[in-house]
Amino acid sequence: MAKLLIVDDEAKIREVIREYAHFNKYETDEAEDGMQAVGKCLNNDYDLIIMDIMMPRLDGYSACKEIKKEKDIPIIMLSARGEEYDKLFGFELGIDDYVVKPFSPKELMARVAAVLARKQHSAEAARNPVLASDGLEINTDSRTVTVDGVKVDCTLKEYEILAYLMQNKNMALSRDRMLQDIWGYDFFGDDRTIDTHIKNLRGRLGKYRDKIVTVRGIGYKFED
Amino acid sequence: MAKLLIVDDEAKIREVIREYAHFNKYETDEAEDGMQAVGKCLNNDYDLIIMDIMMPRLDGYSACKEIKKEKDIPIIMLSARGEEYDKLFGFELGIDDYVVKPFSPKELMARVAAVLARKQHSAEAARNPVLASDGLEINTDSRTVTVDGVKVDCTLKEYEILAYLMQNKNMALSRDRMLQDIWGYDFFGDDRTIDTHIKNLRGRLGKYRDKIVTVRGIGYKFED
DNA sequence: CGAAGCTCTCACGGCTTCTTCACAGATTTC
DNA sequence: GAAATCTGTGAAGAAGCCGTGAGAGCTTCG
Repeated sequence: MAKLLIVDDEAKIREVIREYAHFNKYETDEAEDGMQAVGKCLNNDYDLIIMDIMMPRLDGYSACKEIKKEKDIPIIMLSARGEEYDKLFGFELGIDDYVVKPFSPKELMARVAAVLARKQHSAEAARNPVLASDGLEINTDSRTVTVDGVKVDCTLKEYEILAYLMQNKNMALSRDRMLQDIWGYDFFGDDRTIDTHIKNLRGRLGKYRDKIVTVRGIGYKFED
Repeated sequence: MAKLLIVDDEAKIREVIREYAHFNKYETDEAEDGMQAVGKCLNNDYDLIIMDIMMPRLDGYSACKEIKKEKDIPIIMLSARGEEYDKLFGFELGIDDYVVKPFSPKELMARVAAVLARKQHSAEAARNPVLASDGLEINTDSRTVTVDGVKVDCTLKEYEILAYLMQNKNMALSRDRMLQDIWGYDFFGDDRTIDTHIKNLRGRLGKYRDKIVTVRGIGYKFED
């Protein structure tokens, strides 16, 4: 199972996260500040880092920068309320997600799981960037769709939906799950939006339009 | 073996439950009120919680809400007779079962076993998505039914019923229970509706139609 | 600044599915 | 063997679901 590095100067917070992490079957290691964290990262292989921003010696941002120089490890940042304005800056540094303190450990664990899943997914995609079914093909590197060799223009959402369906081919996927996984946990819109995108997407797939099958009462599925 | 948390303000009741739990080879821990229960849950990993509703400091419902925020642990509620009207509210909170006081410890233990089994069941289903019996097969990922290799179209309810019966094969399942588990706690319809669905379902199963056996006076059963 | 493109929402209409009901046949009970 | 209870079945209305087109709010681009 995955191994996490927990970085925070407050022992109490590390303890809470550690407990939850163990409950979710993750291994853990800990560091008290950015400096220690960088050191530990150089000498160990972690799958994910949970790190506070405000810390003595070396703050979370700087530590993140140092670590990313050497290794590509996903990082989830903990920030006190009010530090949110730094969000954009943080994402430029390659931070994968943010959790604002005081946080719910359960939510944090959900984010951890999501980031790890995303990472594993992209690792697989990097190995083989093309997904195909008959003459329908997508390339996750160039984010392009081709139908019988002919390139088809899709919008971002259409591409994301098609990629998601093909990555989970032959699985009935509920609208809720699709919203969660494609739009993100913080989207609170109408799930019928998906239907509209599906309609447009089908329109672009020509003779393969029926590969996207409606699963009545549930959602959709890509049939190989 | 599984570990239970017993929450009740009366020491006598905790004692009775504890004894029966130990007899059934469960580990136990105890709390006297909701507040304590929440605290203990945060610091320990329990497999199931048995909790009274009426308690000083923090009542069972509120405690349940707090706990479910952080961890997904099955909860069985103990309620005094007359508190039953709260059932709906309780199921919304994610309560897995109810036992009315004064209860039979033996029945309580049966419920505990059932809830734990159900939980394990869903964990297993995630691992192996196909259920089969001779040439009749369902795939819970793609939500498809095949008869001797030929795909058969089912409606949502037909599929749900078949999946439910096959997941509980060789068990006589009452109509009430089926309504509870398939339709949900908030369905207040006629249980003969099931009969109609069973009829339609049998029509689709061809030579395997008799695998769904009528249990007169009770309901139905899937015979392997 | 206007045009074009994208995303999301909404509501209509057609179609499928669900539910109810009544009756006939089967089974059990007395 | 008659009465009571239960299930199978077909029909029909009610309810629900999805495809679709239109359009509003935004952003991007020229």
